[in-house]
Amino acid sequence: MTVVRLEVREMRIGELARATGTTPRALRHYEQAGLLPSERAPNGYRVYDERAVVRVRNIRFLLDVGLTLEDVRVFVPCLDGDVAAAPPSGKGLEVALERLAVLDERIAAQTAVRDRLAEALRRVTGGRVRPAA
Amino acid sequence: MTVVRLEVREMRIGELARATGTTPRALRHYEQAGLLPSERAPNGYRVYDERAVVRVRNIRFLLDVGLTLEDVRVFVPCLDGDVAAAPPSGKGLEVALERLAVLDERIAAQTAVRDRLAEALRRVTGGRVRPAA
DNA sequence: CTTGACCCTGCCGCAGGCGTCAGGGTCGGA
DNA sequence: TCCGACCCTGACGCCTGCGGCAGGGTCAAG
Repeated sequence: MTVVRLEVREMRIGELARATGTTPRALRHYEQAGLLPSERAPNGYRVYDERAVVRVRNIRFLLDVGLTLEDVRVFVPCLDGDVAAAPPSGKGLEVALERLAVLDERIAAQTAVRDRLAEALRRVTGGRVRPAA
Repeated sequence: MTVVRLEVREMRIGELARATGTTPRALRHYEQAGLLPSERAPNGYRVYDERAVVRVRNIRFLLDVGLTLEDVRVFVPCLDGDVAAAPPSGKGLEVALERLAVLDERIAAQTAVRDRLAEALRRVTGGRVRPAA
């Protein structure tokens, strides 16, 4: 059996960070969160192939969308594909919906607080306060 | 000159906490934040008179309204009155408005995130997701 | 040999408002 | 005298996603 090994561009953490618009620190953080495995060079340096770029972009996409690292964990098995356009993966959907609910809840709570403050202001100023631009 | 000293109901931290629906821990926290001064009994126990009840309620009111302990600090000089219906005290108004802006900003940011997640969900599910109740 | 650019691990800091021990006094009542 | 209810002062924990620093290797170029 011959092992076919395609030439893949390998890179170290700094380059991966630049390629994905993050920082080495963040990438290490993703790794210890179990989201971004890494090979190690003999000298201990982390070595990634270009699939890592996709992974990281997916991770960032999910984070930017409001998920937490914890949430992202359930997406691990499909982080190498196009997560943003992936077919509903049951578990993933579930988590996302749950997170959406959490976000809505949080927003509602803060909005309620905001409204109370606005209302309090209206009272003490006799309505002379223009609504925050 | 005779000093007129009215009989005022004094109480210790536990009672004040119960009277205001908080906890001793919270009250100590307010104290170290410079919001709630206290007399001390010879044995070191904190002693409050009933004005403290008003103060604490005012503090809680402001906190519930979305201000931070830091914010509340500017209200210190008028915490013994009816803060909720007090005349605009310049500084207080300023802080409140600023805080309102911060809240609005935060809400807007989170709403944006929420919308992105909702949008992402819509895409992967082909619009088959009902909006979160 | 030295410099400089990278890399490593480990750990504190942050923002907020307390919760929750830990370890130890203070008192009144049975 | 001992219990139990309260009180005290620290000081760490929480929750999240890293930032940033300390202290120390690695390696290629000059």
